[in-house]
This record gives sequence, C-alpha cells and structure tokens, in this order.
Amino acid sequence: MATIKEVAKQAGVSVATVSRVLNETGYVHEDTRAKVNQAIQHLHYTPNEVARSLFKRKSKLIGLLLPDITNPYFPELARGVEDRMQESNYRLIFGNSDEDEHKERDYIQTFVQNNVVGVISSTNDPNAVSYSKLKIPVVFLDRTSDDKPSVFADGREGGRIAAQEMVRRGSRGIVIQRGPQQVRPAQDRFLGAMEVLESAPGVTVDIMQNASFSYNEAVQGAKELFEKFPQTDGIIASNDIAGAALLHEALRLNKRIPEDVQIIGFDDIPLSSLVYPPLSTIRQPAYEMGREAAELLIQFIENNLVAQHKIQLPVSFMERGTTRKVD
Amino acid sequence: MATIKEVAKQAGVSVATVSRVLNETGYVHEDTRAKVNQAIQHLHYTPNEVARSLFKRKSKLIGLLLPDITNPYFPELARGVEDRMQESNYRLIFGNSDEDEHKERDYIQTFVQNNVVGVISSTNDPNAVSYSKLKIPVVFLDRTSDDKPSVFADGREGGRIAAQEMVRRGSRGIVIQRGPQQVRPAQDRFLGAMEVLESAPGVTVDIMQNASFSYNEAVQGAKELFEKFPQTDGIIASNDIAGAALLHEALRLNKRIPEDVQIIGFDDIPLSSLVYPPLSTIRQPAYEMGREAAELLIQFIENNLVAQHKIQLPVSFMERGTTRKVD
DNA sequence: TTGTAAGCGTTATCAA
DNA sequence: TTGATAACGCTTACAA
Repeated sequence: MATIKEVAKQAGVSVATVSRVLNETGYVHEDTRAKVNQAIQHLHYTPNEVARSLFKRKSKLIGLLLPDITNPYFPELARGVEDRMQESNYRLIFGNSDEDEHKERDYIQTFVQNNVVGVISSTNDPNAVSYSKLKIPVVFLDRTSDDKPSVFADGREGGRIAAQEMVRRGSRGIVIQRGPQQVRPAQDRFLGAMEVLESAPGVTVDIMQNASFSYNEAVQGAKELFEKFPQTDGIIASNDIAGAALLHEALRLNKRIPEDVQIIGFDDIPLSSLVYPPLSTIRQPAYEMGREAAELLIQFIENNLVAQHKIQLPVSFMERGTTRKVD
Repeated sequence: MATIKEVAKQAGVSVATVSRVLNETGYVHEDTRAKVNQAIQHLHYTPNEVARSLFKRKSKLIGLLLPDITNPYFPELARGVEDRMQESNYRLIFGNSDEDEHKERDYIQTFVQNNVVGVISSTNDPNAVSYSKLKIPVVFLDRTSDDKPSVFADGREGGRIAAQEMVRRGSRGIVIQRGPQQVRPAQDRFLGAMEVLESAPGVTVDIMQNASFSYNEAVQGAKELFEKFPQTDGIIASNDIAGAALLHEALRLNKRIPEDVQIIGFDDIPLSSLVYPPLSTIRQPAYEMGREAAELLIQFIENNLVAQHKIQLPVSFMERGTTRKVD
C-alpha cells in the first residue's frame, strides 16, 4: 500500500499538502491539488485508517453487539444498523454475546482497544459497568433502561394487542408463553398480555415459562405446552420461533388452526409468513429499529448531543392465518 | 484510557520494559514484572490495538463479507466464523455485499485501510481483481474458484442426491428450480440434479428459473411454478426458503404433501424443521463451514502456508415430512 | 499557499 | 536486565 509520503514525493509536495487535499482542510492551490490528486490516482493511494485513528483518537468503527445472529430476529436489526452506518461510512465490528456478561465485557473491551467511536448493543443489562464507564456513546437496541439512549418497540402494548385480539377472536382458555426472565421485551409483552387478560370476563389464563429463545427450547416448549394444556384454544407465543413451533406441534396433533386453537407470535420475522397457515403476529419493525439506532448513534457521535434519547417504535398486529376472522 | 507511558511511570520503569512484560518478549526480572503487572491492574490498562496495528502493520481484525445476513443461511456461516475467530482473539469487521460488485470493492478497500490480516468472503466472483490484488490471505466461503482457498459444500452431489431421492420416492413429473445464474452453488446443484434426471427412465423434467434468493422472489416463484406446472408431483427447490414457499403454496392449493407432491430443499436452515410438515432437504453444514473457513484463514495468517487449500464438506439428505417413506 | 516537525501509543533495535 | 529512541502513517500547529 502506498503511503502519504510516496504520494507527496510523486506529486513533488510535502505530506502536509497531501493531507490538506485529502481532508479538504486549509488552503491549497488549484494546480497543486490537481498534481496531488493525480499522484493519488496514479498510486491508487488510500489513506491508512489506522494511522488516522491513532492520531485522532477516533476511528470510523462502530461496535455492534447482538445476542445471537443465528436467531432470525437479529439479522434484521443488524442489517438496519449496517445499512445506515454504511451510508455515513462507518464500519461495524460485530460480535455475538450469547447474552453472556463475560463475553459482553470482552467485546466492549476490544471495541475500546480498537478506538470505536460508538457502540450499539442489545443487552439484558444496560446498567452494567462495562457500559456506564464507557466514554463513547452507546445506544441500546431492542432493550432499554430508563435513562439510557435506546431504540425499542412497545412490548407492553404488543402484549395488550395480542391479548385483545385473542379474546376478540373468541379464545377463552388462553395460555401465555412467558419468555426468558432476563429479557426485558419478553417480560413487557407478558405484562401487557396479563394486564388485559386478568380483567377479561370468562377467560381463563395459564402461563408457561420459556427459559430461552433457542430453536430447541421452542420445539420442546411447544410439546410441553400441549401436554400440559391440551384443551387450550388460544396461545400467545413468546416470539415467532416459539409460535412456529407451536403451530407445528398443533398441526402434528391434528388440531385445526385457527378453528381449534389460535396462535399469535411476536416479532414478524420473515419465517412467519412462510409457514402454513401463515402466523398471525405482533410486528416489531426490526429493520427500522436498527436504522434508528444507527441514526441516533451517529447523531451522538457527530453532534455530541441529541434531542430524543429514547425512541419507542410502534408495534402492530399482523392478521394472518393462525387467528380467526371476525368483523 | 491509560497508556503504556502511564503504566511505565506508575511502575517506575521504562515503556520498553512494560512492552516486554506485555508481549512476553525478552528478559525481565521477576520483581519488575510484578511491579509492572501491578501497575497494569491498578490503572486498568489495556493496550491500544490501533497503535499496535500501526507499528506492526497488522491487526487482530478480519474482514467478513456476506451477501445478506438477512438470508437465514448466512447467519449460520457468520456464527461459525465468529466462534472460531473469537477463540483466537480475532475480531470481525462485517459487511453485507448484496452480491454487488461495487459494494464488495468498497468493503475490501476499507478492510485494507483498517489493516485487517485476512478476509473471508462469499462472493460470486472470486476471481475479481479486488481479491487477487490483495496481499493478505482470502478464504472463499460457500463459493469457490478453482485455484483459490475455499470452503464449500458439495453442491453437485447435493443435486444428485436430491434427484435420486425424488425418483426413488416415486415422483415422475419433476420440476427443478434453478437458482440464480451467478450463484455457483445454485448452478452446481442444478447440474447435479439434471445429471441424474436426464437419464432417469420414465421421468419428465421441467425447469423454473429463480432470479434471486430473496423471500419475495421465493413466494412469487412458488405461485408461478404451480401455475405453470400444476401437475407436478415433485419439486427440487433452489433452497430451503424457496422450498418453504413452495410448501406453503402447495398447502394453500389443497395439495397433500407428500402424497400429491414431494418437495426437497437445500441448506437445512433452522426454519426447515419448523414448518409443517417439516421440509426434507439437502443439508449443508453451514456452521461448520464457517468454522472451517475461519480455521483455514487462521492457518494462513499464522503459518503463512497451509496444506489443504480447498475444503469440500459433505452434504446429506435430511429425510423429513415433504418426501414419501420408502424402504 | 506551502513546508517542517511534533505527536498519537505502540514495538523493536541498540546500547548500556 | 533495562532504558533511549526511531519508526509505523497520519494530522495539525506553527513558521515561512
């Protein structure tokens, strides 16, 4: 790789001048600029970002920490983040945390060692010291804490809507799948659903606990749910994976969907419309959330201040084939 | 962040000595080492990777370029790569290329500018100059070129197996979905399937072209396929997304699966076992492929040479619910 | 309008 | 066994 020195020599000027045309800073004569640009072209020069980063004590790198890219909800977020970052020439250092505190700390540390200028994280503990001691801006994505910048969906409302739709469409023996305890959005949904169901006349509600959001857990959880509550006529799944697993199991048990049992998921991952019947779900605009988080972080980085620190995006009911029609 | 200088001062030694204990290079007295380590602890010092990278002209960063993380096949690859890299303390700069040559070039360039020590890429054109002019090792993942280091699955064999299973299980009017022209593995599968089907007695074969591997395309493609070939009793899908879409459409058209029509997908993404009936498919060990690619790249980086440049992983038939039982 | 030189935080060479 | 110091490639005073 050519260096600024070689460009300078080639163009017959000093490195300072080259730097000036590179960064469009300070005066430089049109003719000199031309000469320099020619040299740059000729040598295929492209500045060493590492040297820049060292001098400026800031890079064009962002740390992105997600629980598990293998869980289909997160790629949407990641893609949203990437697309927005890309537009402003930031690059992503990416890591899977597995919701493991230790891994998170490790990643944060290497982010810092690499001079990242900001971090986007989907963590269960936004108040962890790893974050609060950071001197660079952090945006929490899909997870939130009261005083920290964050982008998330209205889980509580999502839970409410799911419960309302379930009841409105005729289910009376409802099972709520409660997602992992540590995962805030999962608890919000649960609370929202309970809120509605507790006061719904003639409705009985049972609860099943999910320990994680993994595929295996989803499949296992579906089996257990129908063993424990074979009579249920409506299930609010903890997310779409769980919802799909539930649908699968119900079909396997020869239940008619949605006649015998209705199912509502959460997230609206691409898979949801691909299963048959397509899964009714509470949509979270994941891609958009990713973009918004990136946008917010960029504002922090480039302006050092920002109006809106918490961005809550609306959820919506996607009526599909696992819920009954009603007018 | 504390610097090496501060550590040196705190420990009452020179930066050279601190560097020595940091890198375990050269002699250093036990007592001095202790003092230094104490200072490091005390200041929570952690070396600036950017400065290191500048001096050494190499970092602990790897560039990872995938077509689209939103396509459920790629997160598996990515996760495999990440897990292996993580074990050797490499970090990933990640980008989506959308199979766009220009985006790829852009990314490769910034990878270089950031001193990455290696690149893993899933590209349609491993022979592009962007790659061949690189001075750092590149491993191609899921795509291959004759003379370049790569990790991929045996697509040809996959196609053959799919065709054999289809015929063996009784389909006679078979439609092959041919994936995007530029995507090598898609063509390999197609060729493999054709190879078997052309010489299969009593079998008619039709071809449908897929322009891309997107969700929308999959859904649209499924509709078109059944419009054009309503009588087909066996479909070799271009991948699992397409397979799931086909299954969806078949069910919607009240076809019995697998009695009326058999479907075989490719990839074995997690979704495949979640649909109902679960999708029979040709499995590619994506996670393992990711790990292998990482492993290979690390060998290149750390040893500068390597025995095996091309690693082909075996595919296998996953018999599930969209194919008929047979003994 | 341009050039010289210091400095960003490391590592490695050389001398002590 | 340790310390001074140049160098990595860049940007930014400051001087010219």
